[in-house]
Amino acid sequence: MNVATWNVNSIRTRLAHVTQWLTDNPVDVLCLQETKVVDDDFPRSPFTELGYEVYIYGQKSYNGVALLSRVPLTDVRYGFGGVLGEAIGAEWDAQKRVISGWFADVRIVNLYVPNGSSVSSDKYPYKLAWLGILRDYLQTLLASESQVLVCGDFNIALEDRDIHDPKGREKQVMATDAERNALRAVLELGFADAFRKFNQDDGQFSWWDYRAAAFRRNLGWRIDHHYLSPSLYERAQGCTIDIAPRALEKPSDHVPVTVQL
DNA sequence: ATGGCGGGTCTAACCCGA
Repeated sequence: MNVATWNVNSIRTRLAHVTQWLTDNPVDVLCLQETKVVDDDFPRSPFTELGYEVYIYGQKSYNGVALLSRVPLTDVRYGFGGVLGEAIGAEWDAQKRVISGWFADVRIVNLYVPNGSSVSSDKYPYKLAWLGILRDYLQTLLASESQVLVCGDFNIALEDRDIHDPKGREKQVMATDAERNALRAVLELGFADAFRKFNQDDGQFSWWDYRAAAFRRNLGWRIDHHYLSPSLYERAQGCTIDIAPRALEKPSDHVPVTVQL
């Protein structure tokens, strides 16, 4: 099975790119982030016409995640509350960033981790706290499910080789030690990076700033990831970044990343 | 470079992303 993740930066603006990519790359599951649309206005039919089931968890203007699947998913969970229940305050799901479903023998978790804005912003401690809730969420899933794939836009580059220029990174959001340590605490539950099973190169990125001709100069970051529980990591046969959509007219600033299981 | 581009919507002396 093939599972892809793609932050599309508005599903309505990127609709033609996503449908074309799915036609060329008919993955079993596509995890979308930053759909930026309420559920009633999500463009379902272009995907159902391609043979995909559509599961959405959106909000107005910001955030929003979705799962597209070639077969119906079971046990779809919406938000942190969908797994942690009322024990977690509803405020943690005010921003729609988490959706999860069961495909074949794999629990797929699709995340849009907060960006954090800047180290001095209120959004930065929110991001760190959010990663703490994520740890509880995944620990709860792992109590009953052993094959878990966690993917999405993590807004964190875990290693210096994941950044075009790591100089000053300890003060830069997406690469501070606190963010990396918060993500490592999540991964210590038993997850490993599918991409690094197959590729040890630097210069491998999934996001490039719209400004300063960053894509043409390959000034990017690798912040979109597939993390796998142990048996899935052993089973993984490949993990690839498709940079082609970044060169289209009016692209998303992220590109799709696909894991083969 | 407290913002160069590009989403969104309260179309702006706007907000937000990464």
